[in-house]
Amino acid sequence: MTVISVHAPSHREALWELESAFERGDLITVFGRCTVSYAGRAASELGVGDRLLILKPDGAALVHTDEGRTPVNWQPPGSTHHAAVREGRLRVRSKRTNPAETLLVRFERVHQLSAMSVTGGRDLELHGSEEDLRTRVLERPELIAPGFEPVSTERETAAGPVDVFGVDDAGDPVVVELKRRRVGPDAVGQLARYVAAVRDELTGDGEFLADHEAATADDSVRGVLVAPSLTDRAADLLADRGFDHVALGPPADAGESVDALADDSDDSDDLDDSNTTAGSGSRPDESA
Amino acid sequence: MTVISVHAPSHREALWELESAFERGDLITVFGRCTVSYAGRAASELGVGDRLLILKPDGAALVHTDEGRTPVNWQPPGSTHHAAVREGRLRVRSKRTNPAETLLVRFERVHQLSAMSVTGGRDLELHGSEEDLRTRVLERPELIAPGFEPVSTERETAAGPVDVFGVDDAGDPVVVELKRRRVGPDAVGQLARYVAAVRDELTGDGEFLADHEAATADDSVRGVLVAPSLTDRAADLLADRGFDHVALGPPADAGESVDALADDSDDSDDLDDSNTTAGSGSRPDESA
DNA sequence: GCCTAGGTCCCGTTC
DNA sequence: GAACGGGGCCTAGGC
Repeated sequence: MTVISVHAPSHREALWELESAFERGDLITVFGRCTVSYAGRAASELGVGDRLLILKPDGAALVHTDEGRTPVNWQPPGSTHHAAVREGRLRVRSKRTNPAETLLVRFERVHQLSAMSVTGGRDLELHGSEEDLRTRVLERPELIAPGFEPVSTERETAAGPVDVFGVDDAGDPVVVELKRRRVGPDAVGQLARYVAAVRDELTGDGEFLADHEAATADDSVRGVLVAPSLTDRAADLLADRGFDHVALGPPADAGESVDALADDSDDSDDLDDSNTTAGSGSRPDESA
Repeated sequence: MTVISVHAPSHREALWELESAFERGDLITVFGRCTVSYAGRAASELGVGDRLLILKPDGAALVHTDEGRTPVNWQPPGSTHHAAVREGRLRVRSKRTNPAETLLVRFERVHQLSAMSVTGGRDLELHGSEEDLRTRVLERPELIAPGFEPVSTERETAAGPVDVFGVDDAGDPVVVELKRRRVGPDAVGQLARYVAAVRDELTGDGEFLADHEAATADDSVRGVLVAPSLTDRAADLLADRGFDHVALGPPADAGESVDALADDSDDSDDLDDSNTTAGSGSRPDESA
């Protein structure tokens, strides 16, 4: 692990440090007064101001202001970083192809530049995803409906893959769409597309089906939306389509609970602590 | 503009600098060896490794590894940052409510800590959005269909707002959905929801309609998807629903072109330049 | 490479 | 505050 940091370097110095850091495959941060131009899938211009530029060895580039989780400008991994001094400015350019996109940061002044060699795990262990919800449903299919039996996951249809496909106690096909969180109309539309596709399949253009199959397929394919909750409009649409809602989310016990992390009560032997409150105004420290 | 930077601070020093930086409303970067825990809408654990933590005065927190555009862990703006030393580690915690979420970063060692006061514009001028496409369509409605006349934008329906609503040369209602880029099945589903809602409206449960209106509404509401291109599956679905596709994207001339930024040919008077190529293998510098 | 859908999506706008 | 849809969405998984 190494960190190189230079304060208020000349453009010449900054360029040299950038070159070296590129060579080493370092994670780089550049803080300075700059303008930013982008052109590619869209195009943008950002006027002069202080920003933090992050350059990653995988080709990712991020331009951050003092606000927001999302960078004001960026380049995804796979881009190629390029630095030069021109017209009295330090230029950092990040380019990629497919789609052709260019990000250009022009520093009129660099306040600080750092380069760090990064090591260590990148594997995030995440709980509470849709996959966890699927596991839950497959382990306890009766949560969907009494007698429900899963047949396949990611079953392909003309409209896309169905999360869980199965049959109910009457032997009728069931299309299940899973959502880890509260859903809106789009999820109902997604389910409707899948159900329509399965109905089309079973009513079989040009394919042979026994009469009773063709006759019943139209109504007998059930649609079930599994989600913790629905918006009003989603519920209306769901009812219009004749689909069902099962109120269920990913298991909450998977992973550490929010309380365990949020608990301030055992901070008694802290050396010190401090806080800053975001947004408008401040509020007293809850842990006091 | 001020930058404070400390190299390999003790936890005590780091804590003091963090407190001061919180107070000043600085943009903060902490680079060090740490583990990260998150609990909230989901939950995650990240083992020990070197990462870059960014703390913004608006409450945003980002944990970045050396890979990816997306932070490995984060907290959106509106969170409250909190620092302490405990069990020989520097703890930075970022909490928010609604939803209740906590991010906890435990540093066993801080390699570098910086705090910067940020000033300057945050206004990004962006071209090539869906709004630009809408402007284009409204200025030249004949691009949708001969004789098409826009009536309203963001027209409310039971299924949500329609991008552009109008009538064609036959006086039939037209629902237009705009997409700035190539679209898949989801966009067709969205259009289908809107068209169905307008049809329901015009066939009017309980409302009076002249016979010919009610009789024709079912078929006469047209759906048009405006997008640069469609996937095959989206095209199939669109055809099934009897909707039309108009191949059109946002105006390309809005904003600087990618070529203007990407052009290396005028770098002849560079002081120097360098590049790093991402991903597997390297390729020769195109500007040579 | 394209396609498809998930995401701790984030984010602005409107109600 | 909730909801709804856009996004330069990004990212993973198939094919």
